[in-house]
Amino acid sequence: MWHGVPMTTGDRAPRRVPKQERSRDRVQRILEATSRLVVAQGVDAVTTRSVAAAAGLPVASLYQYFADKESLLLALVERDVAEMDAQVSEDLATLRTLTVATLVGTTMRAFVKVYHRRPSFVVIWFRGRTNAAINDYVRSHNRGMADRLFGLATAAGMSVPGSDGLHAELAVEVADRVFQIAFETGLVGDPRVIDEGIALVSAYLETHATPAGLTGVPSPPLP
Amino acid sequence: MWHGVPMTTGDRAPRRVPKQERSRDRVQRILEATSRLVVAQGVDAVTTRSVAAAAGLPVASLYQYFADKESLLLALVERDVAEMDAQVSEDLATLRTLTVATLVGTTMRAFVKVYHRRPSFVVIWFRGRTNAAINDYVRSHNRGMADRLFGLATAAGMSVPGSDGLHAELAVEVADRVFQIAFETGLVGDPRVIDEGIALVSAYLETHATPAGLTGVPSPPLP
Amino acid sequence: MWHGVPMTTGDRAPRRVPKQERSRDRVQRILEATSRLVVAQGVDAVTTRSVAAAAGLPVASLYQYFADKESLLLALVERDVAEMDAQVSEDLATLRTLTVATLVGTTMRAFVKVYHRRPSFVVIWFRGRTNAAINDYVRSHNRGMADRLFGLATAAGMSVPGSDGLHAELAVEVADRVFQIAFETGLVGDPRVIDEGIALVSAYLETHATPAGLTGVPSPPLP
Amino acid sequence: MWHGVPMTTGDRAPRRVPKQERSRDRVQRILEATSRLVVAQGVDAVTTRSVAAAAGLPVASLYQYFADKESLLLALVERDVAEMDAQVSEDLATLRTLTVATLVGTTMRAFVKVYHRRPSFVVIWFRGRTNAAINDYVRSHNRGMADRLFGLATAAGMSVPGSDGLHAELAVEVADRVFQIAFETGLVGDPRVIDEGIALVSAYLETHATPAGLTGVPSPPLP
DNA sequence: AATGAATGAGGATTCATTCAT
DNA sequence: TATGAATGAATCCTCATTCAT
Repeated sequence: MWHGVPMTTGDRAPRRVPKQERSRDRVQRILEATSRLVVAQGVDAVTTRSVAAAAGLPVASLYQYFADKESLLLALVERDVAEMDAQVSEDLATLRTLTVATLVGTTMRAFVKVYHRRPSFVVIWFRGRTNAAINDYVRSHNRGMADRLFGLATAAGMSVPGSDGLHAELAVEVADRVFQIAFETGLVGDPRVIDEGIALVSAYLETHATPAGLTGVPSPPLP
Repeated sequence: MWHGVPMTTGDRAPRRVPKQERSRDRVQRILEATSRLVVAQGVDAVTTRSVAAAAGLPVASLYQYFADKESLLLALVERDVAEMDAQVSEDLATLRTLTVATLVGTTMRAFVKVYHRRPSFVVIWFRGRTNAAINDYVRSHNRGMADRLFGLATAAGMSVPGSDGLHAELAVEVADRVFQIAFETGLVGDPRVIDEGIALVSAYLETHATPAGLTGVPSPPLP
Repeated sequence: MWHGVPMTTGDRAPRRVPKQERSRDRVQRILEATSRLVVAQGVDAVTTRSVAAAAGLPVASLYQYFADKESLLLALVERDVAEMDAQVSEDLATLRTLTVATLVGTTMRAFVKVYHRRPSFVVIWFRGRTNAAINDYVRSHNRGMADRLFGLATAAGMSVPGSDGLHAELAVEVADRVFQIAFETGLVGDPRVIDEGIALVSAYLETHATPAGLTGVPSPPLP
Repeated sequence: MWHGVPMTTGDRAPRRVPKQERSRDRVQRILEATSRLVVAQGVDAVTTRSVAAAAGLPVASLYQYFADKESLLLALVERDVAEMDAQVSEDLATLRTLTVATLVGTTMRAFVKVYHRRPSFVVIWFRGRTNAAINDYVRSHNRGMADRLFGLATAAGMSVPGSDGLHAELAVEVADRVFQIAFETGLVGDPRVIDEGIALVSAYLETHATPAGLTGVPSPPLP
């Protein structure tokens, strides 16, 4: 578990840099050091020592902000995943017309954008599946994302009655695997794989779509 | 690398327990001990010590048969993967009529059969993606499997001209992810996920199929 | 590399056993345990385990103070070598008149004094030439010592113009070998060998000496 | 201890290649493999495995010819040392007039010749002082060499009465150290060091020489 | 809150040597 | 004589985590 910013005890003497600020800074420094390490040397290079060294902090201080090594990586992932949510929301908001294909394409490309901004996520998630906590977190987030998108599609009248959260969930997971393959060799992401992956997911979901889901419905205001 | 059974020179006099037999036995014992360990405690529990203990052998003896720890797990995976190939071939041979859907369904269900027989593969591959050698091996095997199936489909006139090895490869990888989700919680495999996964992969490949690929062609003799 | 005493921040409140003290103590304990081990059982008996056991410390604690096993032995050697330097300086300072013979004799006997005080050096250096780092260190120190003595002799007008640092270097190395032979059988050092070795080195250097180098010059103040 | 050529048991059937021959061959092969290994990768690379592999023999077969690893290296050294003896004898025999300087120079240069022919000796002896058996052997051989040369010089009337075997012994050891330095950086041997070393040893021994030892005596027939 | 110091718990691998055959 | 196979015995080192201060 990631502790968040530690509570500030009442300061006796006022200071220019309140503790809370300092804490946030240090957490940032740790996270960025970790991120650098991950991208440069892979997840295995992330040891408490290496992170502390890269962050210019004593090892023991890490434990002021993170319960253990697992939480440290998890915090990184959480940060990046939040960005993905934001990016997806932002990009979906620009759509005037919704089809299964645009929904899938827009969403998947939003993810790719964040992968580019956050290469450490790519390394941690697509190459370093070691950490159970991260696995649980992302998988559960995927489920959330699937639910949201499924809700959206249903609200827009794009899903046929028999449709199911499972379809959405599978779609999300399958998209994830496509990304894994696309980003296997580099931090750029093979565009052919990404394009074909979008086609793949669309093709699948279209088998559960209403005619309107194929031809398009006006985009509803997003939550 | 997995060493295989050490060579023996031809025995001059018959013996009750020929050397070659003994070697095979020990390799089996090691492999099975590893397998037990993996299923019971996860891939991380596989240490040279624990394997040796479980196999009732000195640690050093492990290195008679396996170059290093990595090779040990790899050997296990190779064995299981070979079984999958066999099962796929066997099951495909029973088909009288070939469609994209039967091809996909039969193949995927063949895999599931072996997952049931070989739970250690499930644990190693779906939960323990740590070992680079294994990753490379399975990924490359997946590519081979994709090529084979794609060749088969093409030969049977089921693939539309524009079709591509990439489609097949993506299909295989995506099926792999479906299995990962199906076997996430248990060694049985969630049948709903499997069924839906088969539908998913079929739906995708059918977008690249000829009409015959949808309606069926007589199954050609398999190689 | 030998880490040295870990840095401490200034203590605010006085303590009975300041951290710095504790560190020094432990380093001492490790060094002395190593030294004991070396003398009693030879360099090969120095394993991380044996040292830790002898020092009454966990193995991992060794690595707080020494980067690796090599550095541990090197630290011992460095300490002793520093003592040799000091002893040489001290003893040379007592000379009123300088000749090649007194320079050589005084210097070599200063070394012998330290060999007696530091038997572990004798064992490590004369019997256990295994460690590359130690070899490099002592060899380079020998060169430094040769340079210093050569500079001194030159400044005192004892070296003939054609003289060369190489002569001094060879003299030092040859003296080292003499000591090796003298201390081969015991930690006492065969006095006949030492005496004859002094004669040997003197005889050689006198071939490069000015008449004043043979008859004597007033000893200059030493640096 | 090195076993030498194993005794042949009476052959029942005559063979083209008598066992003894085979043995000699194999011993040679082992020795040469070792030698190659030593020169190419240093003494530490000599393991029973590596030697066996390089010689194309099973590890266990090594033990047919050598009691242990130590003896293997020792055998190599013994072979080379014998060559040095021969070379020294040969080169001394060419001298018409004997002086301390020619005796020393000729002898030391004879050694250098063999060092060039036998680089493995250089590596084993000058860089890999690890093996106690080798150390003892060479040291004792050095003593023998010293005695022989001293006897020769004495017989030729070159040594002053007070002279002593110790002088000769020290001279030999010191020469050995000179060679160690000369061959430290390469298998060629720094000629400046060698030349100066010859001067060094000569200068020392001349302090124990009769006038005839300086000016020359007719070379006696060598044993 | 901050941290220097300490450590328990392993982990992978190598090697020389010995038998049984 | 020859050797495939087996192994006992070590070795160095790393890491996440925890206290005492």
